Amino acid sequence: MRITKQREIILQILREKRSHPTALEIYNMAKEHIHDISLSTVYRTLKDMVEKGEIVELHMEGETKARYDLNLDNHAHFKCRHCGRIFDIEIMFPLKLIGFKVERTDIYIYGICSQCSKKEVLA
Amino acid sequence: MRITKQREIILQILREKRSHPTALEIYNMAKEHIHDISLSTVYRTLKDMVEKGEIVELHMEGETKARYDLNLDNHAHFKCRHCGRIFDIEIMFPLKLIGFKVERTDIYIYGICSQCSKKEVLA
DNA sequence: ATTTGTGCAAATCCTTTGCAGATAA
DNA sequence: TTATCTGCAAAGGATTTGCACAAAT
Repeated sequence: MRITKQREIILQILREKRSHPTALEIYNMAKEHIHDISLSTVYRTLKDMVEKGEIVELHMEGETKARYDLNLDNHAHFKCRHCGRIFDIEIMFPLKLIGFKVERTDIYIYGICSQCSKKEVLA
Repeated sequence: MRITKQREIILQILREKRSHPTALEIYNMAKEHIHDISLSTVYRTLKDMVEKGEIVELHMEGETKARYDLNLDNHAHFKCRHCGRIFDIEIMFPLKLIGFKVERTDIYIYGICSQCSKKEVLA
């Protein structure tokens, strides 16, 4: 895989932004650095990275667009029903399934984040 | 929500088939009972059910189509990299996140199932 | 009678692909 | 050089929507 300015920017965005951006969001951020970058390049690069295991593709409940995450540790994603933000949560739990070979674990948690919990608005 | 034969069949399929079918698979099974059922009705009904919390929508790694699951207990889904089957796994773990209100937890586990593990073919 | 659901076809949204030119090794 | 990468436009696949008719309450 060759090092191009497109790939460097995409990787840099994923490193700096820990907000689990979508391909379109990455594309818009990348455009500020490379004005003629194309959405297909972003999609192609992200797909390559996923196949190489460098990043992980996430699908949150009720969202059609995939999100991308550089953090390869097994960790959980918490999505707040109120503000929509997605948090990385450190949950390490030893997972043993008899006879099963576990290669990766994705945990999705949905609810209300601590900040939104403080607003009495919510049921 | 009115009780129609279309909705009854879709619910029955989800109850009987515990294979986490896609909308298209549900449509094909439903066609055997209602010959002129449409794919849009299947999609519409599934969407309604998800919104009402009656079923859960799953997105497995590398798959574009959504899958649907009637089991509303918090449980995990194990997908075998070799045979592609998706197993329900009973994992109950007490999840406490300080300040966060947890409403639902989805756990996705990827690897090799016990049956496929027995074949020495696999690395 | 009235409201809600359905099938059909078309539209939409997200993602992938073919290709000819550009770029990294 | 030459194999790989890119942008563009077009294609593809999954899901949604508008509408007129059908069915449930």
